[in-house]
Amino acid sequence: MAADDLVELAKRRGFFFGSNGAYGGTAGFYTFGPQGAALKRNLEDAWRDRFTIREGNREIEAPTVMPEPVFEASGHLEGFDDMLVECGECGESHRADHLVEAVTEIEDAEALPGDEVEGLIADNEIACPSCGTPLAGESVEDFNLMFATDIGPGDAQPGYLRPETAQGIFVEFPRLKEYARGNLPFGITQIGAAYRNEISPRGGLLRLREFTQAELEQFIDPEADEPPLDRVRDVEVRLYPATEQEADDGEYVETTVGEAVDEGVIGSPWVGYYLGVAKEWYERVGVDLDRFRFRQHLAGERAHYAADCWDAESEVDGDWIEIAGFSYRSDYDLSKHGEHGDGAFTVFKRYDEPKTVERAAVDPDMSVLGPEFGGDAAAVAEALEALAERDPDAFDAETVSVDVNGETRDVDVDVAGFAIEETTESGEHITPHVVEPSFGVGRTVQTLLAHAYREDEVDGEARTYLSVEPEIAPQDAAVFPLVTNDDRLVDLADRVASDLRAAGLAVAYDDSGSIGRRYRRQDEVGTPFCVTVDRDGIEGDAPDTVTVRERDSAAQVRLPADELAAELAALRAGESFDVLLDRYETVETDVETN
RNA sequence: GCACCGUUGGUCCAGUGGUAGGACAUUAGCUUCCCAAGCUAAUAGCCCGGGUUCGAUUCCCGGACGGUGCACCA
Repeated sequence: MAADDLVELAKRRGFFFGSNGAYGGTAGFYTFGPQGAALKRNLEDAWRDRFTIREGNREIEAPTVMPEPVFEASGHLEGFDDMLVECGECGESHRADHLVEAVTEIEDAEALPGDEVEGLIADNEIACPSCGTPLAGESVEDFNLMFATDIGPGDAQPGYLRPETAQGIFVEFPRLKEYARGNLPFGITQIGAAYRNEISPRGGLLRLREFTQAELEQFIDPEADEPPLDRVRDVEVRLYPATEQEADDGEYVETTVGEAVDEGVIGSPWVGYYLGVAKEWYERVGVDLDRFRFRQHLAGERAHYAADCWDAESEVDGDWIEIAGFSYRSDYDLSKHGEHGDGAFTVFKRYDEPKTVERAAVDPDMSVLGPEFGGDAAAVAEALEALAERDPDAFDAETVSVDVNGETRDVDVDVAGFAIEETTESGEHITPHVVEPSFGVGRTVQTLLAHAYREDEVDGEARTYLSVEPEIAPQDAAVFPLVTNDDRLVDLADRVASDLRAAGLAVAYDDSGSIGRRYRRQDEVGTPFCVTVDRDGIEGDAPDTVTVRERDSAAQVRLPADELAAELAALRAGESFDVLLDRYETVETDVETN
């Protein structure tokens, strides 16, 4: 299939199109039309069902605008901010800060203003690494991939549109852990928009400036928590490990989740677990598994804190695109926010048995130390405390000596209040580790459409259709009167359509043009079932019956109108059309598909 | 951001220094008992700004958007 065909279909049938066309268009922004929005929402619902509901996790919704300090902590402020200088001669772009750092003593050139870096390039006669042309006079461009904004009027505080949804979960961890009643493991999900001011957005939905992410942050105790790996142990996966990517004749490793984890191909059992869950989910929503793989990040590709990282990739138009990332992020995120923020980004981990520890402690009598040592009294007390911990035996004598401010101070042991205390510790504060499956929703939509796109022939006439799963299809069904010159057919079709809608099904009604044309319209947007009211359905042997046509095969069955809603709901939930073919009268249509 | 190419009804294309034509789609009517049928009619377009010109959709410049390559993609 040519990529152009899908783009044309997407525009014509209302899946997605470039935004703000009336104002010339805006690069990097796409609007999902009626069909696309419905499909995307169904996909999100399927994700929510699998990664939130079925995992027993909880979903939150955080703001898209966050204040600057959040991104100082997360590293995005620095990591997303690049200083580029372009060579006027050969056109290569280079990191200006790196060039300056290479030839000067300056270690953090990125923190300098752009014009100062321009000056440094001129003063140090820095030349283009690619072609050797002096870069003096070239302007240093500041690229921050985050959209900046102001929060509030006047002396507003700087804020940014979030470049990933994850931070909205991390920053609220101190509160979210309360809702989990302090127990690990627990998972928080979020589906929402993220923003990156891409230099050069391209490729339709593949690289946008505003896009939708579905993310799960699984918080675990790295020493105690194990994933329920047995649930996915036998799931078959196609892996593309780093070692194979680096080999000259690298090959896929076809294995199971269990084996891959056992053999250490997948480093973290948690990552392995979610790869298995994701594989089954992708199959459920209609990704073609022949055009799907898990690719491990190469060492250089990986963030320094990530122990192991895998991407889910799908093949679209011959290119492999990243549609999800699975990373073991250790305690990086929560530790960073713990350092920068005020809350407690830890949980209290209770020991199996409370530990009784003997500790040497002092309880100095300050009413004696104060008059005796004056301003040094507090320092003496502190020194006594340190000594008790370091060398309890020092308190065996009648007096004990400590050095404070270069002077030796003698204190009566009685005054120091030395004692061996037994204390009970019932646990410790630990920073949870994070396992993060992060899905790109728009890219998954693109994948589903590309993988569902089909061309075949029905009765010798070419047709285009989308073989999307009923759960994901924008519309559950369409209802037609076979012909419109008989009010009885139109009336029954009207009634059937409104009954189905009342039952919660998304139903299109169409009485325009020939029946074949109407089938083709629905085929093109992936409607899985078409309900047609014909004359046999209102008179003769089978009153109040309708026919249901399955999209891919064009096979039809006749069933009572009042059983329709329940059957369509079952089909949407995953029941095979073959069940209906067995249960009801098959309609002979002489229609051939191939 | 750089370079090259492009932008004409909803979609896909043709064409022109004197404001445009087709196909498909859409709408209405006729016809029509199962897969883009037929007939009649209708709706609908030269990306934006500036320049040259009596006159620009057409030529020139700039911009926006799109495609491709480079760069970028924590």
